[in-house]
Amino acid sequence: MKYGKTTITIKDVARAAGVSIATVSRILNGSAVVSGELAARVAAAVDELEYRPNAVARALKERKSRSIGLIIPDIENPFFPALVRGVEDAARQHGYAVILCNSDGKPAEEERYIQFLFSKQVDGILFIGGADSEGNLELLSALPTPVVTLDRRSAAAKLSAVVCDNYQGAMLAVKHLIGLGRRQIAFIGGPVQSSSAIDRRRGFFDTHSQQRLPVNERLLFVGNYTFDSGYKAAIALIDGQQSFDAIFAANDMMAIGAIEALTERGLKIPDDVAVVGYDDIRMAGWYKPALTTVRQPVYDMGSAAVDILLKQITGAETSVCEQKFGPELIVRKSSGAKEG
Amino acid sequence: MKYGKTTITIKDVARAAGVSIATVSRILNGSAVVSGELAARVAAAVDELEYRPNAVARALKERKSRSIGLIIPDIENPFFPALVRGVEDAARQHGYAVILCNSDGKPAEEERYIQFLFSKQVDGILFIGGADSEGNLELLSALPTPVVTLDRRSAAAKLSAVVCDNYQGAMLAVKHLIGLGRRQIAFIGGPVQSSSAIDRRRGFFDTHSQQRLPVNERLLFVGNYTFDSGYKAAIALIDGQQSFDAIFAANDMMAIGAIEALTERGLKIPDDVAVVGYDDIRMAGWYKPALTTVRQPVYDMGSAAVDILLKQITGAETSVCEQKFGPELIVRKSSGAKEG
DNA sequence: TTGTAGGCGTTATCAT
DNA sequence: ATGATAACGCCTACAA
Repeated sequence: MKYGKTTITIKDVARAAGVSIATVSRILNGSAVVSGELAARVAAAVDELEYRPNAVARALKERKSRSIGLIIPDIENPFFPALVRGVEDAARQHGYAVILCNSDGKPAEEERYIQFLFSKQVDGILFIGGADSEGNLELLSALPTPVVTLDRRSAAAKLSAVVCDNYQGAMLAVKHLIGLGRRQIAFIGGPVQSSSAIDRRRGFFDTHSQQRLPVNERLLFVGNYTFDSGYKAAIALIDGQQSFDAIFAANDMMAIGAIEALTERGLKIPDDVAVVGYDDIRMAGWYKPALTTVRQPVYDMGSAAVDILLKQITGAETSVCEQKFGPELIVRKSSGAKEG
Repeated sequence: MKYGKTTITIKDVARAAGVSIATVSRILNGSAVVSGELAARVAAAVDELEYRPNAVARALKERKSRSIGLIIPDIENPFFPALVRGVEDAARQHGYAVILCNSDGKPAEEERYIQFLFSKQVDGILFIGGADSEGNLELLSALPTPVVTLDRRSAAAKLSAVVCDNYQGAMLAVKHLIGLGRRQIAFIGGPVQSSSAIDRRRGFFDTHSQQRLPVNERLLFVGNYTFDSGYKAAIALIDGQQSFDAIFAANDMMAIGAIEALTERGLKIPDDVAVVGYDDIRMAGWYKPALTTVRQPVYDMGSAAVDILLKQITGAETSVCEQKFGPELIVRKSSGAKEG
């Protein structure tokens, strides 16, 4: 039992070292020059007593808590773990704690968490909203606390954002399919309000028009980024009696759901239907058939968001900025390319 | 811009309502009876000013921060997201924030985080160590802060723990394979120091002896719960020239790694080799072949750990307790059972 | 170079 | 029932 049950404070250290608390504080923080002898005595006392500064008291005094809030829809969604890890690693490097919040993308939960974090005096908030969190983005931008939005950008609110170019990513995917000779490409999109879903949908359309190819409206579906919604969309697609030779799904989970449905109905992937997903979640490479998909540098996006947030916290950067990462097409079996 | 840039405190509310700060505090916390009229005036002021109590100041005064620390090896390991979600949901229900820490299972990182959290004045710590974190378990038990260990229990330190019966789970898996007629079962275990790995290994051996079946030492491998280590173990297994007709891997990632290796070498799963994993991570059901595995109620374990921790924090429970959950065999294709 | 003292925003103990 | 006021542990002018 090395740690005693009673809290030991800076005052105890001061007494043990025979100096004032100011001196202890100065030594601990290197905030002023002190004599070597006192420094040594204090160091000894700190060691002896195993003193650890009370971060809460310091936070109250300094008016900064050295912690940030991270609001995401759901850590169980395979898209998020890598992002969270990127955030956590970057935050730790700067001595910040990260408070994790799962909102399930529900606006009401998001708001609860925003208020909660604000009350907790976090120095900044990293926010990934659900499909319709526009209201909360406005709430956030009204907060005195710095905020960085991740993956989804806001329509109205002027908040800093880190995104990956969803428009480009979708074009990569669709061009790939067209290059493989596919002409009847179905699209399973994300929630219509979500900015990432909108951009990917635009990419899908624009690629078609650039290549002077028509889009068959009957081949368009809306999902919510879950396995189930992909599965159901594929069933509807098959039952729709339209002919199709490819699917571009706006994320990997829906792509996998779709493939499951297709396979159950006896269709061969990629021979009958080529499939491309989005995100390159870890499972994509192990799935059979391995999934062709668009990779987002999720880990890097997380750590970049922290970097921006910290700059805003320290005041090094005050203007709102948007950092855009580039997507990358990962070709695997499910699209039937030779390289796969 | 609803929130002003200047912090508004209880003092502002008191002034606006024309009462003392003590009265405001009492009303906000319901800690004493106050006249209805004053209560109304205060409520109006709170509303008007959009006052939110400063949790840091409160934490300093109360000596409890209403936050807990969660140390895990790596959120990117698919075993953890569900557990983290269980923790977070339970914590939120009680108004606690959870600070997430990824240690990569490295003792040095774990210790850094323990000190960090202690300094942050967390009210409790949830700890999942890596392979050899026995030293940190002792450090934790010396802390004045309540601690609950998850998934791995400590050899020496007397810490509360939430576990799933790994011994039983392994027996379930091995019995299943034996019941399917397999007699030459290879075992890919986890790190030898880890308590969960030890228990699963014991289960493997004891099932064999109960069934009066010999264990071929040449069929035993040690991994570290990663895809790669499973892959390599399978390669070694094949190259070892021993005949074998089944593999029990101590987690799903290694099972999947092993199947990849086996398949590359032209072996058919489950016909040539039946494979059973452990954990039932989400991917297990979607993997081809779908993985037979032992499920742990990970989400429930996370929330149970929080419940115990909070009881220790509030003092409702002071003795160390161990809660053990039951594992469940999930039969799918990879073991070749009829039900699959 | 070192020490004294005030205040960060709360809660809670006193009086009143 | 309500109001002053003293902590909580720390940092930092301001003095010495």
